Amino acid sequence: MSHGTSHVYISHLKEHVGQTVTIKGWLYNLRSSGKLMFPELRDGTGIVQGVVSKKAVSEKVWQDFETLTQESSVIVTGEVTKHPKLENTFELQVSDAEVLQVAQEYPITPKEHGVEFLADQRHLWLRSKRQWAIMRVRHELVNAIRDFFNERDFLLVDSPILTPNAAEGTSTLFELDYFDLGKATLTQSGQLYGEASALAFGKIYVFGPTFRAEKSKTRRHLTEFWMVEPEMAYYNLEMNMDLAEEFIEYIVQRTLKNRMEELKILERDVSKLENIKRPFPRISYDEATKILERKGVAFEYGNDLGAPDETVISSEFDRPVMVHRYPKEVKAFYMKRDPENPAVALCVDMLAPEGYGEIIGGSQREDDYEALLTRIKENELKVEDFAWYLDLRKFGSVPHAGFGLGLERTVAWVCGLEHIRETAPFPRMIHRLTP
RNA sequence: UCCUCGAUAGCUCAAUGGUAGAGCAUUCGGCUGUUAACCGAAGGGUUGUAGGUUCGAAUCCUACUCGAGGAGCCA
Repeated sequence: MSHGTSHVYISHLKEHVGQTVTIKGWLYNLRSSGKLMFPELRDGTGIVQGVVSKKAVSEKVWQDFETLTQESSVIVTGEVTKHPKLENTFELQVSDAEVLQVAQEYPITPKEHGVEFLADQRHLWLRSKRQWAIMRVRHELVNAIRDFFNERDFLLVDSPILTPNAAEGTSTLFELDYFDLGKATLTQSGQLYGEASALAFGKIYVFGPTFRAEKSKTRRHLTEFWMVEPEMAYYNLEMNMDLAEEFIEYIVQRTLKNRMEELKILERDVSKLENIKRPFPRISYDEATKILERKGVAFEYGNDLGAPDETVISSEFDRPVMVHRYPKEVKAFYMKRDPENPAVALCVDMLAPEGYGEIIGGSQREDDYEALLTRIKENELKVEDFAWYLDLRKFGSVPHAGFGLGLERTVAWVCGLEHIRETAPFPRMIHRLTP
């Protein structure tokens, strides 16, 4: 190895033009042309094209590059130069190289692959440029989510992942044995704990993994996904919707500001994201059903909106649309009913544009002890399981509201992905537990 | 759980009843500015499994296995 050169990450190369630096990484691809070779090197922070000229390197270095296979690990030294043809692109004029390992035949070739094969190779697929871009957008969204709430005096509260076998009743949960206390389940939502925390700390957010054992096989579903769930004391439904739209505007605009390179790699039409500015349209369930009627969609009033219905409604708008006040029958027991129309719940779903479906579900919560008790009984839930939750309505009950945002659905929408499976580094789906 | 579709080389696909092919990957050769580089050559197959129809099946029929994405459920 050369001495006197410093290790630099590829993302910082442009600060070292004219200097000789060392890159520690892997061979992403190799093109050659007689006495010239063009190795593409990646180090996790980016990709740079190296230039190896036979007359500029030792015979050993030349032969090393001739035998390098895709994804071989290699430390390369050379001078950083501007690309002779491309603007704002830099190259490494290779002078020396140290091969750590010549990789075995790499299964992921530069050509197309099927989704099942790539899913099997997820541990290697993550090395590709496209996955690099997606994971960096995900990272930006996670940071934007935390910053949004932290800047607004919300307290992060981590809800338990192991929960008693009670919950909301409807969805199918993952169950496991919990010592001598019977069955436990993996959490499907931190909301109930979020409510307790909001009454303790004012404004809080829960941000962690959630689990659904539903046998869903669609491009919008994972069995394990991350959800952020803000919960605010002294908030009503309108304040909840105000916060939700400010939140979505913030995280989308910040991703546009910081991750343009990644969105470009993903060939995302960013003009669709630039539209994501307040105010978002707000329509009631009744108005939503009128849109369906006008569009000639067969729909029975009183039913929940199905995924195809949501797509029709969201395609009417160029930004997310908030649909509020659904019939109480299709919504959860803990949602407060509208005092002006007790047939509907004070709830809101936010539908992402471009057919990405529901990214937010939220509501104002039932804060009256008697009303909540009645609701629990009506839903044939065990009152003793909800004793602590009912306590919140006995000791200083206040109006409060919150919502949940699915991280992976949001990443899929912002990145413009066909399938949610690419948004998680190691996605869990009904037919996939490995790698 | 239901509906629809699919399974051929390591990978992506072609072959629609008559000798299983191509591109990528791999190996070898060529090329001094390449951009999923290109050009030439080689190796690589129990066509998901089991049975049936037929002179003859990757192809038609039946069952099974595995998978895909849509419904339901939801974020």
